[in-house]
Amino acid sequence: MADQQISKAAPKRERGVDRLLALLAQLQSHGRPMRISELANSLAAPRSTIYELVGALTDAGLLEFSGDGKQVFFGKLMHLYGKSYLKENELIRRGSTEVDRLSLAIGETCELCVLHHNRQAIIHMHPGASPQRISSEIGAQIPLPWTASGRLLLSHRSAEEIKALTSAEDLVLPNGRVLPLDEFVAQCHSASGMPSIVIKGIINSLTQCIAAPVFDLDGEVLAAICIVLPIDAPRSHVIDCEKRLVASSRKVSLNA
Amino acid sequence: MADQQISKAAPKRERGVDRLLALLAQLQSHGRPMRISELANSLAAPRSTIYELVGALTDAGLLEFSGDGKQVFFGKLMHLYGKSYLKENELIRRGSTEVDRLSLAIGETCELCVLHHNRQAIIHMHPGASPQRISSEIGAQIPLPWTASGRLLLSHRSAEEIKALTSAEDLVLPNGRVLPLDEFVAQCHSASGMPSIVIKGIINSLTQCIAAPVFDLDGEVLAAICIVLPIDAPRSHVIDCEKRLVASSRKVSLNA
DNA sequence: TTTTCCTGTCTGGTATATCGGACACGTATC
DNA sequence: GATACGTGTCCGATATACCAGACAGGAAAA
Repeated sequence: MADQQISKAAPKRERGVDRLLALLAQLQSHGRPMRISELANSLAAPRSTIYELVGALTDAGLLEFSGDGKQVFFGKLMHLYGKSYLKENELIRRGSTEVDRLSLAIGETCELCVLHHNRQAIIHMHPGASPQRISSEIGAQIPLPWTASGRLLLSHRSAEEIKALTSAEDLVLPNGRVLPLDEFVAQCHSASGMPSIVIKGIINSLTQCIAAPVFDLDGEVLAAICIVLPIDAPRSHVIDCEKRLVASSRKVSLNA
Repeated sequence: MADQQISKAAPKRERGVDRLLALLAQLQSHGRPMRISELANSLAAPRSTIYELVGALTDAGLLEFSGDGKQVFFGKLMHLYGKSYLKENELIRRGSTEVDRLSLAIGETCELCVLHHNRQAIIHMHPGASPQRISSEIGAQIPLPWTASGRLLLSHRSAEEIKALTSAEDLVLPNGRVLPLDEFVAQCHSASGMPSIVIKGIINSLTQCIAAPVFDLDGEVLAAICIVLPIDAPRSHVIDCEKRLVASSRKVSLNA
């Protein structure tokens, strides 16, 4: 990947901070403690620089000597900082603020949904700018087949699990139509891997719902963010909403 | 060599890496997301520098914008690195789960402590069943003379090492009393070899602390597990706690 | 033993990252 | 409206952090 002009002399001098970031990334991808010169080699960096840098980082506690005492790896301080991240950025907290931001940006009702028992629970909601509220209340428990979020929340589950989580009465949509169970399973699975999905007119005939998945570290769907729109919203607005929604859901997701 | 002429106009230009470390420490001690200029102020650093640095770190994912979108805090990458630390570090991982188990069994606050620089760092904590919390936060840095764990963590060190690790201000106990250095050294050494030790009323007058050492393969004290109890806990309960604590610390220790 | 390779520290020179300050813009206060 | 303050970006100057390379000590190979 590194094609450099050898003729061009190119005296490349890099920043300490950049070296630091590259060093941490290298440790992470290697997955195990490394020797200092091993690090310098794999980073194509001068040994003296890396020695200096590792010294500063071990003094601070971000790195630690481990293994035979000549290898370095992440240190206690990194763990503490990671814990702080979790403490502050629990999914719900981050999801909630992101929902607020998104809602204010596009002027529509946004919700953060998770699986709760065999229903979809709305954990957080921010109403849109429109005076007429078309949203559900926080804490509402909605049957999964009624919503876009429900399909996403089940998208990584097996057909058996989905069937176990879906009761017959939930398959009766608000308009009275009965959704066949197999069809619902197929819809869930086709939602897998999609950055967002749109469902029109199920929960009531006047609205459509765009939803995007929020992923766990393991790639499982932990939650969904959804936008509730009038069914006759201009196409350009819908596209804009969808774009922003996908960005938001990526931001909240825990996987890289 | 460390004291420079302050009168000499002192045009202080600091390294990016040092700024970075100070920035992370500031975020941690503040405990919540901070504005960028708030960071620059509290670090006494130029705004332009901090903007640049925060930009690099958010691009990398070590920091993340959160809250209202103009505040920064630790990011996903920090969490991943912290996880790598745990994965690599058997002791702390096993110690943490054991602390949880112990705390649930006896219903009291339990902590896993290690030496970090010249302080005691609480790496993991599980609160007790009592509604009133008497515990310290994770990541807290506590002077060694204040705790039972501190004495254990130093118990295998020489008098010289202990003195080097103990600053004068740390010898001032929370109640204002000054602990003589020699007395502290003696207490550390008398803790050596003990399966557990009890300290009453130092860190505050309402609690006592029982601590037990966790040993390295080499027989050095790597960490300590401690239980925080009300000072008026029934004697039988204290004895029960101590017995279970010693069993836990043996279980976590790496030596046979 | 000698040779070879690796490790860790140190130093001087120079490319450049940091810094101070200016600028434009947004937001509160009067 | 006017004034004051806070935010985010940009730019030139220079203090210095990074780099190359030398060096000494240790370990393994010959």
